[in-house]
Amino acid sequence: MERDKESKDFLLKGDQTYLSHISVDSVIFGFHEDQLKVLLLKWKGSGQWCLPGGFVMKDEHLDDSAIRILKERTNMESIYLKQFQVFGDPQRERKKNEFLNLQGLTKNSWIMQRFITVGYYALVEFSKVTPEPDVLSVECKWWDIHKIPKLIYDHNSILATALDSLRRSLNDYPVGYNLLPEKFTMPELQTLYETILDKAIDRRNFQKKMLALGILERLKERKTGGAHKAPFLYRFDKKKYEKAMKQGLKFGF
Amino acid sequence: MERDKESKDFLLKGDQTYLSHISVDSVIFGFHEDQLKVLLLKWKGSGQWCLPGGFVMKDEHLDDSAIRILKERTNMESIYLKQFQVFGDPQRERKKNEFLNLQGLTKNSWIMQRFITVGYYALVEFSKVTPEPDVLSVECKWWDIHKIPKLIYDHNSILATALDSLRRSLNDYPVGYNLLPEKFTMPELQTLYETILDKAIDRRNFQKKMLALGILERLKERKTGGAHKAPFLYRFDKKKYEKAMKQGLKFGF
DNA sequence: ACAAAAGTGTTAACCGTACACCCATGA
DNA sequence: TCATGGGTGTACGGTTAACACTTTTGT
Repeated sequence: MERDKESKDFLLKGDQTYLSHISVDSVIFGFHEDQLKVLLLKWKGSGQWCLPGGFVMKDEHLDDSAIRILKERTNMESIYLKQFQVFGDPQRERKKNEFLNLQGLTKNSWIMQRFITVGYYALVEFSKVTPEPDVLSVECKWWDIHKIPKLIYDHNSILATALDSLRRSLNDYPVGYNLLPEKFTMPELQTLYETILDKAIDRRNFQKKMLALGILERLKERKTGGAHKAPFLYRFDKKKYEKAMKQGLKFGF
Repeated sequence: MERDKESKDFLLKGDQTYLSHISVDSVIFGFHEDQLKVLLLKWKGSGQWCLPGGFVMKDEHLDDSAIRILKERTNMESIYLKQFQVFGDPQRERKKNEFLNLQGLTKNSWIMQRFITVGYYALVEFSKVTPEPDVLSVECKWWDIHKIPKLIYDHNSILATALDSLRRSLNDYPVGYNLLPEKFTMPELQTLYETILDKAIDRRNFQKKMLALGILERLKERKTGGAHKAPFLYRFDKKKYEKAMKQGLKFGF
């Protein structure tokens, strides 16, 4: 009940707190059991699934909105976040009335107006996240990238664009620091790349190129418990990794 | 006088036509006399220079706003346009009151509110453009990329980001179709690349690589009238060029 | 012992880069 | 005739891509 009041207040009076016409939607990527995952929310009324999103407070930096929204959903700080595109089709939310489906909302309500949404994607370490629904949703959980359901509005398209953008960025920037646990094996890192790029990579060439980037440190430990030969564990050299993020690099698979 | 009324109406009553809090700013690139140029506007009141920009009509696609704004400034259709970034710092227009400097504007006026701006860059054929000031400006003209004056707000930073974005895109996509006249010489095309990348390229290697892309057609004519050996004219094979734009390509200088 | 995964090095093809000479044109 | 810019090809070096065998481990 308390929560219901909260969500109603939000829908009716949000314009006191937030900028009108502007929203933020985030594609939150995680990596678990050799699969790329995306965090989705299940909406209260209609039971439809959507991307986690939110609005921009009147005096808040756009990037800070995305950070805040992410923190609310994942309980995580210092997440890798990237703004990748704005979606500005006036028809993008054309079934909003069906979707919101709440009493007390008039056509003039701020939330019924047209929204232009800024897309961000985030890379987070799966194991550290505790998915948390927001006031308007009943569930928040990870979905396999290959099994995404039909989402509201243009959210499927936003998700596809985010993935494409992430994929393209792999040629210029390393990935892994934010998606993998601190210690990981070379095959795990390779699977991450293969999953994002959706293509197979030669093991030996991958390792050679990855090590040549000079951002990895091989540990003395190996990962035991697997059914086969124990692979080495690696971790990123944070300083060198960040330098590579700033300068960019040539990867190219 | 008529024009003054028009601009005053615009500033006072724009919220009847446009979405609040959202603007579009465009970096319009042209190429002339071996120099990369940018189209800038001189503001009525303060005489400061700024990027051409505008607002999004209530039922207009964001991309269409950018197209409309561009057409109004350049009288050109079918311009190459690319959305490259959103600027969402709440402090980005902190000297707005000094800048607008118009009577009748209160703090609550729609235009005095905070704006998040979507950056687009455009590539246009210099010779086909007739620069046109808008209702709020007294002059519209090309500036050499190396001689840009101090612009209002964060417009210098937006311009730098646009150039950087264009530069990065050269590795993945061809450029030239929208910036050069229909027929052009290889040295002209090379100078365009050198100007954008701000570095020298070997003549022979440039030609080899460019021809290898398979998007150019060499004409039988040569460009005469120059003081030296007459260079061949080329034009883009539009179909192949567009295919390259869609698929992306590996250029890499 | 066998199946499955991990570690490792060599070779060939390709691409990028450096580089020099001849030709056409207007002054 | 000379200065300037344009047209063309080759040789070297580095990077990428293809590829096979040995080792480890749990079953």
